[in-house]
Amino acid sequence: MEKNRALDTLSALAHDIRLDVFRCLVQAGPEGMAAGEIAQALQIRPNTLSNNLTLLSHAGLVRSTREGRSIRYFAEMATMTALLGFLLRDCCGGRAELCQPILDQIACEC
Amino acid sequence: MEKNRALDTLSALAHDIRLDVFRCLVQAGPEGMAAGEIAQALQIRPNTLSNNLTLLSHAGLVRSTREGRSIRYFAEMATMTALLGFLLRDCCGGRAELCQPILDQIACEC
DNA sequence: TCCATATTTCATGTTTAATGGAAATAAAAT
DNA sequence: ATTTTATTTCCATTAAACATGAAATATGGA
Repeated sequence: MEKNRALDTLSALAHDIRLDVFRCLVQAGPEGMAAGEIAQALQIRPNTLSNNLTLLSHAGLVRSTREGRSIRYFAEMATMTALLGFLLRDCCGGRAELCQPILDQIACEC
Repeated sequence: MEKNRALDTLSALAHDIRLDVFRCLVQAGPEGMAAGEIAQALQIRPNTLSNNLTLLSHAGLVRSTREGRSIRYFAEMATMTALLGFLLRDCCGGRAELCQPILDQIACEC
């Protein structure tokens, strides 16, 4: 990931509602959620949610498909992992013994 | 990490100059860099850098110690890993087979 | 003590982003 | 065809963040 895309991604996540929406979709997993379901779960007005979903989408953090009159959204984990890779790049200047303890702490809590 | 601290951390990083500064310090490693060295390396005015360092510091992403008339800054990797843990929390709803491919892609490039 | 260097703080004008109401589009049901 | 439901777009107002010049603080040297 290049810097400008990393900035877009970070800006998209650095927002109260959008962080909630993204994490909601992360937890929903591959089934995703319809916009209306998200709005109800998080108590957000539909236009506010729509604006924020558009922003998340431009940042590549979510993707969507129409399903009848609903639109279903999914978290795009590949973008998240690309961001994490960017943030950790050159984290130890080639000294793996400095880097490994950091990586060890990143663990999926499932 | 709780949500509000995650938001602070993301907001701190979601800024052109601050992302550069943080990554500069990440790459500098445990030796850190004096404020003036950072300013020179990235061509930033001293007061602008100072404001942004203060913000990074409040977000817990850097720490500093005075050294003569300079002040030396260091990246705080523990905060970064805490953020990554927060972003990945419940990423697979307990289904490790969904989660593992994501974790496999996060690798230190050293 | 007085000066030079390193960094921070303050005040301010400008830009940028967020909010929410109202209207518009899109699909399905009657 | 008309209505209902789901979602988006448009727009105006409000609020927040940013960069910058100038002054202040802190340390070390002459």
